[in-house]
Amino acid sequence: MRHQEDSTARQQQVGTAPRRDNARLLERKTTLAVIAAEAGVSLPTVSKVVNGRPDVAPATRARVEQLLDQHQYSRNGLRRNRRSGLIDVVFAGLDSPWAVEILRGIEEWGAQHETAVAVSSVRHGNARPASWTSALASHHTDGVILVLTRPTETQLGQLRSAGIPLVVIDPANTPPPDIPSVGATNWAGGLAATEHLLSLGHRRIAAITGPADFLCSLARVDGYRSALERAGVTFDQGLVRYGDFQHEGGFARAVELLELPERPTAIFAGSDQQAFGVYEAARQHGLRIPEDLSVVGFDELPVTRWASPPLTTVRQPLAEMGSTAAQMLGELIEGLPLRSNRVELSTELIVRESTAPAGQDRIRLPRQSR
Amino acid sequence: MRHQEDSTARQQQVGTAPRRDNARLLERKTTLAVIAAEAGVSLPTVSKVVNGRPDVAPATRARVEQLLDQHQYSRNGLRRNRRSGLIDVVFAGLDSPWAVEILRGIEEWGAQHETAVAVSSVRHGNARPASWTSALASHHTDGVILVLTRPTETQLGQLRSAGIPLVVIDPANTPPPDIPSVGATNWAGGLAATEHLLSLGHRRIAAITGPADFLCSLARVDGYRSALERAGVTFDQGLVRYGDFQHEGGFARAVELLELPERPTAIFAGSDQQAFGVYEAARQHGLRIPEDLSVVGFDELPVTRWASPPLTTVRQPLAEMGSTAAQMLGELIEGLPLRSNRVELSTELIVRESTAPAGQDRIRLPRQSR
DNA sequence: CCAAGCATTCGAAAAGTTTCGGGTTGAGAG
DNA sequence: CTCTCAACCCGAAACTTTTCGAATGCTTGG
Repeated sequence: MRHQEDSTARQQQVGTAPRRDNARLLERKTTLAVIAAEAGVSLPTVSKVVNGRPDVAPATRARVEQLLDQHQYSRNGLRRNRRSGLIDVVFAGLDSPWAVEILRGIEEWGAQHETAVAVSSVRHGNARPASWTSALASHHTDGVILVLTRPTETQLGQLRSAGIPLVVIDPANTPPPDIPSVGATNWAGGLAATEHLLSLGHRRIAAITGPADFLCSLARVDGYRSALERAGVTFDQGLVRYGDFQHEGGFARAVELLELPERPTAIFAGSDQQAFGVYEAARQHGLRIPEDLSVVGFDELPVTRWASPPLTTVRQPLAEMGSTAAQMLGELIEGLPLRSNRVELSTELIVRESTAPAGQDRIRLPRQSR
Repeated sequence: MRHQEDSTARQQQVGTAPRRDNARLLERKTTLAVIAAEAGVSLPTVSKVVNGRPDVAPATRARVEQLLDQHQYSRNGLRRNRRSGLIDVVFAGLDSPWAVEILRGIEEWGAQHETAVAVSSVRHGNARPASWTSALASHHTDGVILVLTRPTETQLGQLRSAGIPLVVIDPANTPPPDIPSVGATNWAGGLAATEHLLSLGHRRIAAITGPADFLCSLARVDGYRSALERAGVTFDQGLVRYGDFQHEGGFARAVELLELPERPTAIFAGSDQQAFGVYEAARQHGLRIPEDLSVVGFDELPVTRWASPPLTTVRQPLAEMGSTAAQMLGELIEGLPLRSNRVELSTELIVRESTAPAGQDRIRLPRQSR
């Protein structure tokens, strides 16, 4: 109501506004206009480059981008604090049930916080080397969760410069210390699994784990090793095999182990998938589980319950790891400080029927209903 | 380069452009300025209302919104045909490996087409009754793939009115005929599985399948029934059980069947998960697979290969179903017409070791290496 | 009752985005 | 060699969004 009358008259008197040619303003913030002047193009053209529009000649685009870079233009004066309500999860391959458990946790958090969760997976023979970061930026994600991937320094830099918060789950290599990460107590898990086997009387215990350059692989093996040493059992490097976390790798490594002159009486596998590979190798060698060979897995995938025999395994709270990571990412997006940059959720040994006392050809008890 | 020199000189000669005060233009499109004038507020205020900014008085907001409504303002002259490069996949629960296979197919298509894939799942005791549609709209998705869900008429209406394309995978209930859907040849799969069992000499064959009101459940049972009738075996309704597609349901139904006075010698399960429930029930009843009981599953999840014994199952091309649905959705988003509104991908029987000839206590052959 | 403090609401100006039409270019036809 | 034509690029103008400071009104303590 108030301004009704003057609203039409207002328009005119604006032409008198002075040009803002003063240097003070220029040095304070970089606008598209400044870039445009330097690049010798019009302002709209710069806008198009910023927004990735197609109708800009490559040469022009390059020139403008370079200037944009020089001036560190980042639409700083504008459009900050806009939430799109979308976070991205990037897996190193979506092929494992393991990944899905984590995704479940993240999705649950997303549903509770009105946030959509976009999934993507980087292939091993990565077709588009570093472009997933730009792909993320293109649908202006609020934040990224990386799962078991090995981001390069440049990729991290791209995210940082785009101002996209990042949380990592089970980082493959040692992450820069400033990157928040979520994991499980892998070392304690390896320790618990091995102590369980030791308490059953096993002394010749082998371990199969993931790639040797994955932190979680190493931690699990170290736990295994510590348990052995604490029990006074000599650690034998020949009984430790590295593979992938997949079924096939577990099978292949298990075959090697079972064909050793003095074969192990128990195998600690670095993942449930590998453990099932061990199952298969055992079957092919005519070994019964657990009578002839005890097996412990890692992860506690749903299938472990209805394997035969049900698998003794180390539970990782995968869904919880996912929701924890999402929670942390949420706080980062809000601009809140993180209480801790590294969260480790605890593992737990679940004893089922794939482990038995060593050395005695025990009769398998009839299974009772659950 | 080209325009560099003249770019400064050019500015001047444009001032001669006539004001567009003519009525023709005004009646063509409604701009914020028009609304602002009518509402007696400034243009920025209208913009704020449109964008839901907080700093607008409720009364002002209401007045502007009413005018916006009257003029049917919908940033029509602008920002149409903008792809966000994001599609949504909605699952009825993310708990099954089944869902993940489909997701893999969709994600693969997304990666190839520079499209992000957001996942969400509607819970059974749905906390937010109909709101997922509005949640989708809020992050302006390009399109939606529904997997095994039972969308209500209102939800479909919401999507339609928001102009969001939709493709359905394995619709639970019969979908409106105008909604494109992707499925598998469930009937043929049921037929093939049952014929396989018949050819092994089984005559007392039970079936466990999903919920009775799911189309794919019915189709599989119908295939089973047709196979029986073609073979001259009487169809016995008492041997058909409906459950969910989960492990627990398969277990419970299998227990019922195995405790029948005259127990079946073979069970056709509606999903691999159910089949593993049957495995467990068989174990508890002291029945060996396949010697005492043959089992056929449905889906061909990765785990079927390394179950013991490896499961004979009907392969559904799940990943391909996912990518096909995504492909169709992509065409819909492009505005292209669909070649076919209903696509059924073919199933295939995979014979492994969970099925054996009926009635003879066959010695289990030593398994050879693969 | 008044002044200070605070929150709300608004708009001018600045910044950014999109449309639309015109200029340039190069390929192919005549 | 010239003409046509379509594709490509670009910028002016139109449009929208954001910032920031000013005006208003309410509350509160003195």
